[in-house]
Amino acid sequence: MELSPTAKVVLGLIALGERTGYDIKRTVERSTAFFWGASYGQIYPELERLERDGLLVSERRGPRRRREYRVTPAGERALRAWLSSRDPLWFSTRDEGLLKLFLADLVDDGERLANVRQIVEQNEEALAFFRTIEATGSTAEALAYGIDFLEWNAGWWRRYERRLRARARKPPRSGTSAPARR
Amino acid sequence: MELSPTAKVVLGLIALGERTGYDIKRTVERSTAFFWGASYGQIYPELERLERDGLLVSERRGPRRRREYRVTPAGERALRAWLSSRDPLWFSTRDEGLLKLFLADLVDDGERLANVRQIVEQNEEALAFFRTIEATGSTAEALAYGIDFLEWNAGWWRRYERRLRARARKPPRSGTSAPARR
DNA sequence: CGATTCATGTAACTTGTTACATGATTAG
DNA sequence: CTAATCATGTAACAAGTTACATGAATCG
Repeated sequence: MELSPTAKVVLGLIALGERTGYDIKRTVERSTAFFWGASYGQIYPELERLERDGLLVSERRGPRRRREYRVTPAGERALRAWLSSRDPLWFSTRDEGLLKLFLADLVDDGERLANVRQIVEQNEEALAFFRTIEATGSTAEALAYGIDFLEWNAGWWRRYERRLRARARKPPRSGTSAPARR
Repeated sequence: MELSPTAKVVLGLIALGERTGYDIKRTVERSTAFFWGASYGQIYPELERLERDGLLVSERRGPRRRREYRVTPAGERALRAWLSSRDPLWFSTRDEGLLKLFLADLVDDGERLANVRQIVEQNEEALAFFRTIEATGSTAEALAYGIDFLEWNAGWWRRYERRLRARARKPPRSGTSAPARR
C-alpha cells in the first residue's frame, strides 16, 4: 500500500495518538509545518481515503460527535513498511530568500542588504515561535532540529551581511551591473 | 504583474543570461534545484505565458533554430518589482527524514539508526554533487550556502546518531513503545 | 448573549510531476 | 552508423492552496 505524501503525516499522527482531522491540523501547525505541511483540503479527503482503503477506522464520539480515527492492523503495517523502507528520502525546498540571493547579480548592494535583513527577521520570528513551543515542555527531537537549524541559519546570513558591508566600504571591484556570468 | 512561483526562476534566469527553455532546465538542475525546482512541464508553458504577457520576447535563432528569449522592459520592471518587494519571503520544505524523526516514537532504536544513516548518506551524495559544481569554478553565494548547510546538517545528524548510540548502551528508561505523549 | 474555538467539509483553482512524443545535431 | 545530447513540447495526472459554508459548544 503506497502512501501518498499527505497520508504519511495523517496516518503517522493518528498512530501517535491524534484522533480527529482537526487535531491533526493543529498538530501540523505547531509541530510539523516546518518540514511537512498539510491543509484541511488535504487532511479530510485523505482521512476518508485511508478509511476507504482500510488503513483507518472512524466513529463519531463524544458530546461533539467528533469523527475519531484509529489505525487498523493494515494501517499499522503500511505505516511500518514506510518507516522501515530504505527508498530515497524525499526532500524538497522552496526558499524565496535563496532564490533572491541567487539572482543577486541583478540588483545593487542596497537591495541585497534589504533581502538579508528580511531573511534574518523572518528567521527570528520562526525561532520565537519555536521557542514558545519548546516552552510548553516539548522535548521532540524534530523541534530541536528546527531550533538548531534556525540558529545556524541566522548565523550564516549575519556573516553574509558582514561580507556585504565590508565590500560596500571599499570601492566595487567587479561591476554590479556587469553581464551575468555563471 | 504578479509573478507565479515558476515565473520567478524562469524570468530571473533569462535575465541572468540564459536563452532557452533547455538552458533554464540545465541551470535549474545544477544550480537552483536545491532551493527552487522546475520541470519541463512548468518551464515551457511558463515561457509561453510570459511572452504572451509581454515580459519576454523570443525568436528562433542559430543552426538549431532554438527559441531564444530576452527580457522586455516590462519584464525587467516586473522582475525588479519582485526583487525589491518586501512581501514575506515564501519558504517551504518537505523533508521525509525529519518526518520520520518526528515519528520516531513509533519505531525502535535500530530503525532510528537506519534512518539517520540514510539521511547522512544522502547528505553526502548531495554534498559531493555540490562540490563538483564548486570545482567548475562557480563562486555563487547560493552554492556556498548549500555547501555550508549540508556540512552543518551532516554534523547535526552525526551528533544525533551519537546520542542514540549512547542511549542504546544503557538500558532504556522510558518505554520505546509507550503511548505517544507530545 | 456574543465572540471564539471546535469541528467537518467542499469547490475552484493553481501548481507541479511524470512520462511520452518527436526530431535535429553532434561525438565517437 | 549509432548513441548521446540538444531541443521543444504536451497530456494525464497528482498534489496542494484558498476561500467559503455550516453549525455546535464553550468562554467571558
